Amino acid sequence: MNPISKAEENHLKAIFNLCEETGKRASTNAIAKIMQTKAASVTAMIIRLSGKEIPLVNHQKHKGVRLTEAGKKLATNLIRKHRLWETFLVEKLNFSWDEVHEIAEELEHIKAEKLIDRLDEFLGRPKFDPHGDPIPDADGNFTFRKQILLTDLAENQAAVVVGVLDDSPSFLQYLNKLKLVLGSKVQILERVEYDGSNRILLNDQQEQVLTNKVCQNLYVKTL
Amino acid sequence: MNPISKAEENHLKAIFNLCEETGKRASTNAIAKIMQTKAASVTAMIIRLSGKEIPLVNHQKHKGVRLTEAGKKLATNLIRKHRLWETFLVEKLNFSWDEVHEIAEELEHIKAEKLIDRLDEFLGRPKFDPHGDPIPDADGNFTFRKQILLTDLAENQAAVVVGVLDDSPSFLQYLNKLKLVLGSKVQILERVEYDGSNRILLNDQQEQVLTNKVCQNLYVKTL
DNA sequence: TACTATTTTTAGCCTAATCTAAAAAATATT
DNA sequence: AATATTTTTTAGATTAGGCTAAAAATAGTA
Ligand SMILES: [Mn+2]
Ligand SMILES: [Mn+2]
Ligand SMILES: [Mn+2]
Ligand SMILES: [Mn+2]
Repeated sequence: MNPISKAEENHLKAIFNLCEETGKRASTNAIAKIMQTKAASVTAMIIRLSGKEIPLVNHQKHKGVRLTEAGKKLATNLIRKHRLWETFLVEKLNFSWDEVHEIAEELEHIKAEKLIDRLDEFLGRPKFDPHGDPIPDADGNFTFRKQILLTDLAENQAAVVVGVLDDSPSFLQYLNKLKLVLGSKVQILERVEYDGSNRILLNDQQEQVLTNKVCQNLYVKTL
Repeated sequence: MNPISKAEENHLKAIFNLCEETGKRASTNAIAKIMQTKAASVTAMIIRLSGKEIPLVNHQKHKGVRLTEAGKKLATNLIRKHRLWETFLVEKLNFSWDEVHEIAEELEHIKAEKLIDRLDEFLGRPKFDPHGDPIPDADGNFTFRKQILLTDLAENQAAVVVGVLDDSPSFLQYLNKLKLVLGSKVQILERVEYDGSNRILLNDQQEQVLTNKVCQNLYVKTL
């Protein structure tokens, strides 16, 4: 069959992410939710993807789906493209980290390996995107980093914000208001029993209160 | 109806270019040739484009098609995007002018006005693309330039290459070999009766022979 | 002008990607 | 274990954007 379509690519990415998160086969419903389509449509797509000369997914009726090696390769490359474009938009075109996801969602589907190679080079072969997510290299290898959620940081232990778990615009815009960015230094002064909130020290200067929900979505690296 | 599709955009661009060139309504066959489809498919597309709430083309059965104001606006914006992306690829990612058309053909369909504004700014609001074609501004205004074909340059009159009429990779690659680029200084030393070839002086240094076909596809500006 | 050749449109099909509604399978709950 | 609920698949329909073949309109020529 023909070159892989945008819809096919987006399904592969959804399946990749689901399997990474859960460690299990991805369910039809879960995929449909991400794709904003219906389960029946996902079933149809899965049948197409598994019916290629080189199958991209492995499907067992009623038992979910996982990517084949070929599917993983494609999904990883798509993620690479997505994150490189996001980096370009923030680093070169001065977009804010909350604006780039949607645009990169389109740019990632441009098919030109040379373009991505050159873009990577132009950006200085970045290892992480504007949300702190690792950018796989051309061979599909991700850089791993010792990071924990802010909820798991010991009291009074100094750390630096290195990423976000939730990268929705609303969360990112809220972080903008809090002046919390990648690279911000944080330290938990006190975990308040009463409402589960956290008094933190930001950049060694400013005391601030973060709800537990915020802390659950911030990755930090201890110093 | 929904946001304009890639296929619709490409048809608008084809119609725009045909009408600009010929000054007449575009024929179904001519459009099909550019789109690499069949006349019947073009007729179907034209019916769709003229049937929008705001029609994008004006169609008279058997008498060809032309763009409405709304269609012209869209086509011009598409050309703007195409040429800005080409400029980006050459200026920032070090692509050669013969490699960029195909990639820009895809990038031009990314829908994000802010992206194009920012890209334009990042590139320094260029007025011409790597092939010397004018880049319309955000309002759709093209910069005009007094240029003539090298065939029409007077003998011994000094001029600078400012653009190409044919921007096919094969012609551009041939120009690469001849070391003829935008900005090259040229002067016709002699038009040879015998075979219609042209002895030229390149950059005040080097004598070279160009066929008439090459001269017919080079735009120059006199000094 | 009448006939021929070319161009355009119409009619009917096809595939990709979606949908809804119903059937079937798997899972959960008495 | 039997029944109820949820999930997945199947069946059938739709829309965009292509195709081929045939019909209709226009243009060219004798
Ligand atoms: Mn996408
Ligand atoms: Mn990201
Ligand atoms: Mn295009
Ligand atoms: Mn160009």
